Amino acid sequence: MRIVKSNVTMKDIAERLGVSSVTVSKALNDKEGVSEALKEKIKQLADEMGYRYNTVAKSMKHGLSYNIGIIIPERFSGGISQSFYFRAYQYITTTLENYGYYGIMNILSNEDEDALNLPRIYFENKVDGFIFLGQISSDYINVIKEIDMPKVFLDFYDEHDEIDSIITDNFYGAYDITNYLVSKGHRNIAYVGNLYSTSSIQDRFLGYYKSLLEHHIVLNQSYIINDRDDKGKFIEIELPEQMPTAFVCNCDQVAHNLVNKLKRLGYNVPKDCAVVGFDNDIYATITDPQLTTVEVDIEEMVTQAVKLMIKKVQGKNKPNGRTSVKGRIIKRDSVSDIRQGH
Amino acid sequence: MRIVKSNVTMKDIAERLGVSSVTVSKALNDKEGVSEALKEKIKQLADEMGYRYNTVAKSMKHGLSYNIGIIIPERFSGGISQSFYFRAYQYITTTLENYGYYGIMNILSNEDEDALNLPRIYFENKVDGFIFLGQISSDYINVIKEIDMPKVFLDFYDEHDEIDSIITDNFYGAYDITNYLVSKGHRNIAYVGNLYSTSSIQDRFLGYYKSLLEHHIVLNQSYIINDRDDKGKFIEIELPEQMPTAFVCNCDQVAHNLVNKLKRLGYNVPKDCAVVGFDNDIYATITDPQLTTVEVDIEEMVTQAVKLMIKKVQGKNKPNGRTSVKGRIIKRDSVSDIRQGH
DNA sequence: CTGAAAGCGCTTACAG
DNA sequence: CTGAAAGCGCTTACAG
Repeated sequence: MRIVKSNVTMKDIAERLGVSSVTVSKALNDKEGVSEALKEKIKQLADEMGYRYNTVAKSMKHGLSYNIGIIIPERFSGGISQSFYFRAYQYITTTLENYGYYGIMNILSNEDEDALNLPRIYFENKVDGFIFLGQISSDYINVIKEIDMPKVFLDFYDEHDEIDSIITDNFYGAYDITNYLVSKGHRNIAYVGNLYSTSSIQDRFLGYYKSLLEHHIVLNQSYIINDRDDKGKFIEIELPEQMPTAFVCNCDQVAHNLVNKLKRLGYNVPKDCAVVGFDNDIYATITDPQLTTVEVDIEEMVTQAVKLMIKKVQGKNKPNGRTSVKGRIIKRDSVSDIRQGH
Repeated sequence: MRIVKSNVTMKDIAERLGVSSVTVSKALNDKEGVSEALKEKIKQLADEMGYRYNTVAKSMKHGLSYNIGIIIPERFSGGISQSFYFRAYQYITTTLENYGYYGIMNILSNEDEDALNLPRIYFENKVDGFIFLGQISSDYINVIKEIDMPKVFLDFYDEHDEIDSIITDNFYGAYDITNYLVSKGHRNIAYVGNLYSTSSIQDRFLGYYKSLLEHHIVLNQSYIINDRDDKGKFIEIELPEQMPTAFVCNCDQVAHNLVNKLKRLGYNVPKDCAVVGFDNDIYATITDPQLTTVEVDIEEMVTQAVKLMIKKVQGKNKPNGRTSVKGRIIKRDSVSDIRQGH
């Protein structure tokens, strides 16, 4: 079955005016080579006739779809960090529009990731490039490396830095917030997160560790507390025998869960234990008390990722490596000052 | 600047095999008119040469973009119901893919909605139809009605039912859960929600009211409690002088806020007051106690919306009116039985 | 300033 | 079963 949309084309406008469609094209695109008078007449008639530009024809001509695929692994599309990724995705599409591009989201299912299946949009040339939003397996990265389209990693990176990535400055963010805890008198500080799950969690741990080192605080192995299995699924948090006075959590959601657990066990947050998070997402303000945390600058990260992608799509493909974007500490109510006299 | 993607085309395959590109097209699309042997040879060579189908050419030919615009009003893209809409959006894109279609999301900003600006994807013929996800202003609906593309409303409807809509059965959902409260001995039951904000909130109220009527419980005007201003922004909930024993909230997030408020004021939920929600979203399980609520069947709603859209795009455009999809009660811990002997 | 010709990669309708 | 021709709506490169 053929479906004809009752669309006005440049040719229709040209015929009505007795000019060629080349001239109409030039006028509508504000290009050189049409008199001002004619250009105005064309634009006006286009308006009257309800002309709408046909992007598909432009795409055909240029060999570009003017779409960018946004790939989000399934495990980030649900509960955990859902709000973060949705916000990021929204901002990506909005930013792309400024360049005449559109985002097509694709949730990468766990099965497709394991089976190393590329998304359909790749095989159908539906997109000109890919932004990967959220850590993917290293096997999958190896497959992706081979495809002949620009790609950018957003919010994670890979050991092989052949693919440009934009990440939040996890290391210095965790470093800063741990410093902040120390400045409030804390010295028994635990870290909550599975060190082998994502590079973000790892880097945040290292920032935390750097702060300890600088303050000559010995890292207590029982103060590294697991929060999820290797698939990213949350597990029950096990508190150490000897309680710390502060917890640095790898993300707000885990901080939220921890605060609830502590409260159930009869601890007062922040009086008995300080708890800080990371991300400043919905969990930071849902928690009672509201969480002191590190705000990730999504807007800036997305802006950079999109700019990079547009450059690549336009063929200006200089490798860029890893770019990290600074966050900032948001002070709320989950940390108390335990120094003498405070 | 011209960017040439180093793509293999059907013509390249045809030349290598000494056949015409028409034959290659037929073979690759599994159409009549090619011998099995040749078809196999063509498919194999296509594979070897790394051929990828060019959707843009197909689009050009058919006058269709094979994209559907998913329009989400800005106010639903943030805090409130964010997780619901993101889940719905994800499921829409996945379902569309089964029909060879792709979703392009567009957040409708408050300004564009007020100024009655149509999304850019419309003017660029970037999509073949629109799914509107989340209530839009009636002025905007009036503008939309005029555009010559199929449209479907998802999760809301308009008084003029010229545009087909798929909604959750708000009325019977609220009716069922209010009945449930009554069955547990409650008779002083309040409703929380701004009756003038969205049709969902209104219909849920009416379902609640129907249950009261059926049980000969008089509707107490002070038991209709406002939760948000007309822009959808949450306001502080004001409790009535005389406390009810149960609250029917128009959504889980409001139920969550209410539970927290009640707890702060020293009430025990569910012992002193029962609180039920609607949606079964993230707030239902975040709340302590976890909320008894009505689960909305997003999957089914999306399935129907997408099917309807595909039919329309294919020209089989019978008006469908409003379709409502049944939800179900999820019983958790926020309701206690206050009947004698329980 | 204006336009005829060619082409982007595919598919349709028709002829052989 | 196979393919030449035309066309989808635009743009580019070139000629006048």
